[in-house]
Amino acid sequence: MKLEIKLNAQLGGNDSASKALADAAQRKKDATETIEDAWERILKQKNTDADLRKLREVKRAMDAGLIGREADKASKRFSKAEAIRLYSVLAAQQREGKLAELVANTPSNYVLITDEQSLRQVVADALNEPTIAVDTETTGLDVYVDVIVGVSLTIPSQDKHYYIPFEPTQDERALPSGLISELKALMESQSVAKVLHNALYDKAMFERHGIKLNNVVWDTQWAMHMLNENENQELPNRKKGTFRLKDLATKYLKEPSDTYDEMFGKNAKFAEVPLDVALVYAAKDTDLTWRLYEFQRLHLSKEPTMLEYFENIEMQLIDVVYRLERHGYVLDMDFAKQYGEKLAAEAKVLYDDIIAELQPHHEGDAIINLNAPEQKRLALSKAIGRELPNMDAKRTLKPLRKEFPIIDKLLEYARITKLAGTYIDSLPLKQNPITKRWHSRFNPMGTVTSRFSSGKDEEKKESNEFNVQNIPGDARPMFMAPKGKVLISADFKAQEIRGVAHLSREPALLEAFRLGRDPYAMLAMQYTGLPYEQVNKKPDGSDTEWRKKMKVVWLAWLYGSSNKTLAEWLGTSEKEASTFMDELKSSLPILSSWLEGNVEFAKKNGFVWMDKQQRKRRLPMAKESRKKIPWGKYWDEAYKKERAWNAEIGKASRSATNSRVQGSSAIQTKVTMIEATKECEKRDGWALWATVHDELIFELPEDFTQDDLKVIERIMTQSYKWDGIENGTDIAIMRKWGEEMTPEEWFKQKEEGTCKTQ
DNA sequence: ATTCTGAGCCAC
DNA sequence: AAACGTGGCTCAGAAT
Repeated sequence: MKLEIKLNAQLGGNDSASKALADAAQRKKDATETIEDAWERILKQKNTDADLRKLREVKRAMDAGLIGREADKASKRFSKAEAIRLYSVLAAQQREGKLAELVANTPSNYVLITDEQSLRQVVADALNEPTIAVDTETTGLDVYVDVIVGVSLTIPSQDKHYYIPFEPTQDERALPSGLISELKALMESQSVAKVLHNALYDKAMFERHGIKLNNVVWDTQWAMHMLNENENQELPNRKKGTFRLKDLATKYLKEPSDTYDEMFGKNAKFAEVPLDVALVYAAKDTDLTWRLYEFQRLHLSKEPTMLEYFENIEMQLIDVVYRLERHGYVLDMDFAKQYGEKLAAEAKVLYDDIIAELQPHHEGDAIINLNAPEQKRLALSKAIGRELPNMDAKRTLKPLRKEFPIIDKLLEYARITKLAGTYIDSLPLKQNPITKRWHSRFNPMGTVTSRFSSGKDEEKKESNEFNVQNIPGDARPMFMAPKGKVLISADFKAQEIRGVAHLSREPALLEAFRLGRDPYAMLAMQYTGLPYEQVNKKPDGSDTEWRKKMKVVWLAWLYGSSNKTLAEWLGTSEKEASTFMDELKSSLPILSSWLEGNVEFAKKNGFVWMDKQQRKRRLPMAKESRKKIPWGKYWDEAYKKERAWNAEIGKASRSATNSRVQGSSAIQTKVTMIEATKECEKRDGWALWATVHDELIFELPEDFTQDDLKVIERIMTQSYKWDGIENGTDIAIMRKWGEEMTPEEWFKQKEEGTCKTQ
């Protein structure tokens, strides 16, 4: 009796007993389930597309006998998890198979150099070449920390491609790292020209070993930007690619080539790659670089103005940018600490106030997250009793900040936390341990218009590089001149408007600059017929209504804004804005027809020219025609693609003028930077410190003279001239970035300081 | 756990 | 019919 109860309890009553029996039956069935059954079951499950692809590939490999089940799982039921795990095994197997195949098919002109004598012979041969291709393999991507583990050389006249492994390559055949100096004469030679893919990186790497990389005449990555700046851009009528060598070779040389990650997996160390594999990979690098060079030169030669610009301007920037990045920055850590603490205290007060007010309106028990726009929008809408469409600071919140103190607090909180979080607190953490400075990246090919971009290299995941070009005014004083130095900023006075005067030949603008008058006032004078003095800035420096208006319209023209936007800017009705624009156009017929001509040209040709046809901005969407969307269906989900397509056409048309102006200005800045670097090289303690589009910042010894400022003025105004228009520059002296002093103030203060000490 | 995307905001 | 050009960084939320 007792026993019976116990048994019953174990089985859990009648229901449980039958369930247990069913489970046992299932287990038996699972054990006898064939692999075919298992596949059918797994493939029938809910799978993502990616998983399905993997599963099918594993099944195919299994059916073909290329892969078996996991050894310890053979007695268990075949699961989806096991299948997915087998996919990784399969991928690794395939990768190895591919590598083995590559090694087996190593071209006979790929040569591994593992002895000193052969190295000397290769260098001697290379020294007799007019042009060679060069590449480095390294321990990692940090140009201040990592080292070279191998160098590839292509000697075109021999059609030979060498790979020279150095220590710390994990192979006893690798040459001692000291022998890398055998390459010095070749790399520094001014008679042997070099072709590389992303030369800036290799140049910095060679410098780690005390070798200068001179006479780089062609960078295949940069040249690709000249040939198609849209290569990595998302466009509805183009396939998005990359500027990686292997991708370009696959696409343009029709030479299928795996990228580093594809071949070795992510985070693989090249120093550990077996030398037979390293040879096929690395020698192929310069082989492809050379072939891509020949391909690119052929195509760029069809536009001689672009070819000349590329070789004479863009290629010179390798040296300019190398120095700029290497020079780096010194940060005022005390300032950062104090300012950071001040901001944190201010943020705390605001945070407490905001939470007190918004938390009662927040759904759920958790504290509202002030970084989450949707959470904020819901609570704030309730708090102010008004449904907000979004949290757009400019459009939605700013107009309400006077009416609702809570909105004012939210905006101020956002400003402070952004300033602290992105700049004041985080930049101090990015000091380079080797150089003790902060280093940025300046990329002359970072934008489609030829402007510099600045920030982190997308290939470098772990990097302390940061964007120098968007540091807010409040954070700039954190950057200081090194001891004994000052920063001198020089901007191009009205760079873009001078560019427009040059490109459009608008008489009112040309006249303005010829007479040294204010361009906006001249445009206003032309339009209103009022005397110059009445539409120019007032003697006290304040702006007149007309001049203010002209500045706004000017930007609207440049950015291709709509009448609706212009109306918002001017604070008038759309109709008034449209009338104003029409009248303005008829009072400035030359400028107007230039603006229209830019769009027409883009629509006809699919691109626009920058100054002197030195670069193109390709706008392929400008040539397309709009997709028709039936009446009333505009916001229909079914017409999303058509909407996006049409939006791109609009963007392309608006870019026509903007690209020409922005791009031409960028060319002026680049040419001036080259000149600036040359002048800095001639003088002790001079360096180019930064560029921010229409501005160069120099670093000079603090005992600089008036004559030194004349040199800077000359660099800025004489390096690149617009036709018939003088350049202008404003020069300011700074101990800390943003804290400007006029040259007069500086020298006056210096004089007083000298008097005091006497 | 990592990667991608969009919103928002900094600069010119 | 839409309606502001060129970038990069951070965060949230979603996808993988």
